[in-house]
Amino acid sequence: MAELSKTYSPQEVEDKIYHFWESHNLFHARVNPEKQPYTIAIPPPNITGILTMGHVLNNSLQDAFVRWKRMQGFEACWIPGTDHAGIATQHVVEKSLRKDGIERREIGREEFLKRVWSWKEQYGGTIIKQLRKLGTSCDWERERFTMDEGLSKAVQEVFIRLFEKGLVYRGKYIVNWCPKDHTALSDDEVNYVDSNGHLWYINYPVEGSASEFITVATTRPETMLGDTAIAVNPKDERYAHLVGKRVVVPLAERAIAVIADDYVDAAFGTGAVKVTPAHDPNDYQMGIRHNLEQMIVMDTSGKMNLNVPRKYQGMDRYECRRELLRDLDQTGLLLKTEDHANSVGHCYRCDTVIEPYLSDQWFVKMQPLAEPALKVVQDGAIKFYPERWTKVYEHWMTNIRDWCISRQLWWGHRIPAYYLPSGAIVVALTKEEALEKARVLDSSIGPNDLRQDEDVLDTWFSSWLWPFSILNWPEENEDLKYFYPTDTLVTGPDIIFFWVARMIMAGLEFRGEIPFRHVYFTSIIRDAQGRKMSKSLGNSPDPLDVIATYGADALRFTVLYLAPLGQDVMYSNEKCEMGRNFANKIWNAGRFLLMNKDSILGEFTTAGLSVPGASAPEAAVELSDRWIVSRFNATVKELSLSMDAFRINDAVKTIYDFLWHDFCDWYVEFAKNRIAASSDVNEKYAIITRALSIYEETLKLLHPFMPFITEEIWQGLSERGTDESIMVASLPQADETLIDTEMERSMEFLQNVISAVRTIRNEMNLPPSKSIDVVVNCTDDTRALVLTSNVTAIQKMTRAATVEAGVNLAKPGYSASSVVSGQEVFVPLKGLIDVDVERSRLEKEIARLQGQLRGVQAKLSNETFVAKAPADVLQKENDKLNNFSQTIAKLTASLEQLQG
RNA sequence: GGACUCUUAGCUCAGUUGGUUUAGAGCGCUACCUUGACACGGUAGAGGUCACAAGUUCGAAUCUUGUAGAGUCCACCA
Repeated sequence: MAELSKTYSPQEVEDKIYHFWESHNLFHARVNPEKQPYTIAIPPPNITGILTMGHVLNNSLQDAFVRWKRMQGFEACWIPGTDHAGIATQHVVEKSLRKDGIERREIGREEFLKRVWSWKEQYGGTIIKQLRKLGTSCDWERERFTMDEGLSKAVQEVFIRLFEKGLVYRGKYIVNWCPKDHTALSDDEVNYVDSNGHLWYINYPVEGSASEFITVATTRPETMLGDTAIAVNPKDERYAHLVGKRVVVPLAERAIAVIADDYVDAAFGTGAVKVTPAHDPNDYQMGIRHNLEQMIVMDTSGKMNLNVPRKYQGMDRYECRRELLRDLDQTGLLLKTEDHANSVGHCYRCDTVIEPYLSDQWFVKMQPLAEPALKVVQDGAIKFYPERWTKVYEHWMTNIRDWCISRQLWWGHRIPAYYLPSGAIVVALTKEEALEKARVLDSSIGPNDLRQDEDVLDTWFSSWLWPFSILNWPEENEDLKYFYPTDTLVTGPDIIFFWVARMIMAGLEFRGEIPFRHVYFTSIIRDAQGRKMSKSLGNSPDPLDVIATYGADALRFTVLYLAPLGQDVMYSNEKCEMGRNFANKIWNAGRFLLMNKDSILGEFTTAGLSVPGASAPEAAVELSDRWIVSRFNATVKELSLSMDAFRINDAVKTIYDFLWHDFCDWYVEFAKNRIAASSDVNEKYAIITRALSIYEETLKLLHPFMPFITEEIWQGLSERGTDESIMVASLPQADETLIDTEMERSMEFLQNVISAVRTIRNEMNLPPSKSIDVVVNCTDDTRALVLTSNVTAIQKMTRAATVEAGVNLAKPGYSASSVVSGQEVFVPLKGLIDVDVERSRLEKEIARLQGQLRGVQAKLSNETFVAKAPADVLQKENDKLNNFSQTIAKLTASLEQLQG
């Protein structure tokens, strides 16, 4: 049996334990017809990512779930992996190449991709290594990457299927364009930031008139060079006479039409809007309605192109804006400038202001996919925790827009679409296949006539397949059949649309089955000031530092304790002290029990006795024994209910309270005293064995939350086989027949008597060195028996010389007193008593009770309450009434005696 | 503009369907205690009219509405 060191050192233990688990292949799950599968998939972190507190929370939760289920006997499989993160990764690699003076475009696509892959091999996936530090029980053999061959195949397959179904199409649309990344972004990839901009009022001269103008207000004057109309509201009488006439775009000197459209709000600005179909989504729609020319005036870098007057060509959009405003001012056409607050879209990756831009992109038609995905959530086949997110989900799903899936990047899954010289498109897994398909359309096509689309797919286009692509879909296989669908998805609510919704759509569309049954939305981790953790604020602690300081168990436990379902968490490192202190407590309890066992075993040896076997006579089962068993089973029950309801903070709190307060504060203290008081080595052995077995079962309950320390101690509790591990031990089941609340109340009474005496000691300033006696006058024999059969415990815990309990005991003169459950507790003080202190103590207590009594009396004298309240509630109030008045009477008697 | 969340002890927060809650925990604070597991500890204690107002109810921290403050998401923004 291993001896536990004086203090617990997670640093020495955690790596060793993790290695033990990994080397014994305890994380690996196989198809096992005898067991129910329980599968979860990690939300794949970016390959460029490092571990953040958000990941810590997410993975602590997932690991708790998966370990819990594994110990319940499920074939638990947690599949890890990473996401190729198109833009983020391309950025990182471009940046590192730039340090060597290399530009992406100079080395070309193929070479660049080679560099990305080698970057990935060298630096990527740091986070996967870091997760091990946290203790995650992932099936590392199944680790996947969204650009793996298998996953890439799934992506192409899906693209082709959707294309053939008509759900993927190519179209010209206004997209969110990032001029820095040179790519389109989906609506979700744009962050709108409120900013203080300006509204510029510009006069457009009416063609052929020297004095007449239409004034428009704009926040982006540079786009006026691409104006192809001016729009007013059809009901707006101010402009009615101008509709159908033409005005001249200042500086560009082009004449454009004045049109009427309902979109225009007559009350905003001047009521007249410049229309730039190629650079604004609303204007684009108007352009379609009125058949306007779409005039692109910028290039993909946000620089003005050849469609603008020579002076502005090549200027950056903002430089052009400044120049243009100056020119307008000089010509007198800039009427005025107003401050104007508006929100401006920024690229979620590089924070550049996005530019609405007309271009050719690929889209997924979402509505047909959204309908069934909405239904499974509304029907409850997929449940959200907390439930309120279903509303958000429903809202998005019923207002869904088509998904722009093409990205003008190099790093990603290249779109498997090929263009014929005629402009026709074929879609195929390989170029050979594409060629075959193309030849059906035109037999003269040669390999060089086919041009593959240059774009890659949105990263989420691979992420949405994750729950089944990680199981090698589209290939039918045993793993897929057994492990799909997964059970619980743990993720942040910020990606409910990006990821959660789309996974549900994909699962139903391609697999005909939901991808998971439960979705647990984690809290957001904030700093002590309530700000989001972010790189730029530098307020995000490095979890590895925290682990080094406090230990992974402490971090996990703390984070789970702090994170109630659906509420944000204000985190600071000091909070981990709580988890660390708890780990220390667990450790020391184990150390104490093992030390006692050791010394008792020693006594057998000295006495020349043999250690009793399993069939040895048990020591007498006392109240505290039955109590701890009852409490243990109640704890198991409560814990299971909390776990099933995803109330992890409750689960963690339940076990914390049981282990620290019930087990350590009371049960171990009782056991300690019994062992000290006993002279029978067999009895001592039985007591310590019983305590150890409760302790061992409790460690199992705790293991999903604090895996390292529980394994380390568990290994030391008895001789274990080399393959044995607590992580595959079976979880204790609650035996409800052993939960006895009546008996627990007896124990509570005993505890309260002990506390009452301790209170008297403290308040009368009686140091432990001063000997006291305890007399308890009971109203019935049952109460008295509880005390008389635990005299030793009371003596030890209150440091009393004598303890007397019985019915109709005389009250000792000059004593401090207290009433516990109607029983009078006296501590005779013989000259030690400070009458004033005791008097004010009693007066205060009586006053408090009288307050309570008044409350109860008021209730009971309320006729409607008596008439309408249920019988049990009424009974309780009556009991309270009796309790309070009897206690008051007894305390008053004590008070009077003290004064008399 | 629409939706959602939060406001409980000095701080950070629990409190599941209204009545076994006389509103709890951790940290901090006060007093006592190094008693052979643990000072990362033990014992005892102080500290709250549950943001405010109205309502529903026999009964509200808990349900409804409103007000104030904090925050999140969606849509729009010429």
